[in-house]
Amino acid sequence: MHRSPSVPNRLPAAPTPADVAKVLREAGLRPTRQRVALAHLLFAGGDRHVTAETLHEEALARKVPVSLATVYNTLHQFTEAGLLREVAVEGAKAYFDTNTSNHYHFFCEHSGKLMDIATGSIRIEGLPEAPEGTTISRVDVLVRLVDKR
Amino acid sequence: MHRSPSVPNRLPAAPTPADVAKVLREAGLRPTRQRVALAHLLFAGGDRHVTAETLHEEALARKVPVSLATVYNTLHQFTEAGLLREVAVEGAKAYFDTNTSNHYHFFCEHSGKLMDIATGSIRIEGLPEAPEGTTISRVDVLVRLVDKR
DNA sequence: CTGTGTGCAAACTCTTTGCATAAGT
DNA sequence: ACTTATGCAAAGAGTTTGCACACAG
Repeated sequence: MHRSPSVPNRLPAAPTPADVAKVLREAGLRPTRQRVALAHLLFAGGDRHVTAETLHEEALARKVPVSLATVYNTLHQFTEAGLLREVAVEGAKAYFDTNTSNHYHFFCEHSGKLMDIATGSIRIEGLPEAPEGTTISRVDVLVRLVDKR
Repeated sequence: MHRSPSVPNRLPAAPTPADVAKVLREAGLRPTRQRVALAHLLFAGGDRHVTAETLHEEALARKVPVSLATVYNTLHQFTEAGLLREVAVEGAKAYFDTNTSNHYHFFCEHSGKLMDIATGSIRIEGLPEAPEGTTISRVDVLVRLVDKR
């Protein structure tokens, strides 16, 4: 069984702001109010899939004053630091996943919701070689769902 | 082995405008100048991957006067008619593929180029069931490539 | 002729950026 | 203090829409 690193750098189950700050510092990010608050929202509750907009709304709802621009900046900084993974689904909307391990997704076209597929279940056979001069950086699998008629 | 329908409705290898018009009519689309010209660009030369912008530029270069808005409309109409398939890669850019059969893609992050992966080579094992009330509409596999250092 | 398609420009969505202010160390 | 992050508003990319004119049947 493969552990899903929904909690970066072995963050405890119910992380305190100080725990979160430590992880950020180790990632080379200054633990500012906003970053700590967003990191706490993201990493305190298991695997999550957010867009900039949903995370922004959630932060405001929890009375964490943060601008949408900062949410975008932060999501990208976390992604570069390896704390998040970006998932390309469609259109302009960028999804971010707190589970950075190798895994795949369901995407419900109707609700726009993204769900992890249990790591072990899918296996890909017969993956061809990368073309000359390139290497495979990652394999994305997206299983698209529609409502049953 | 599975035939790749890069030529919708069994379009001949070197289709005339009349051939293309027929395919459009059968798809319920009135064969206007622009649609015929775009369809000819798309379907006359094997499998292709275009964005609205690349197709627009190509049309203009071949002296086919068409607006970008019409290219967008046309690409979506063709997609709804089953003549094209849309591929979600990332960001705001929408890719369209003339190969509508079940197949997967390489995506070169560096060049932004999309390539088909030979149909038979990849096999996915252990695909989980769709969640309650939904059906799998399609499985997208995108193999991301980076330049070898 | 009649109705559908096209072109243009404006609107829209999501995302990024520049610069003054605020906060972290 | 010194440096880096934040907030705002404006700009940017890609896509879509509304409406007058043009074309296919």
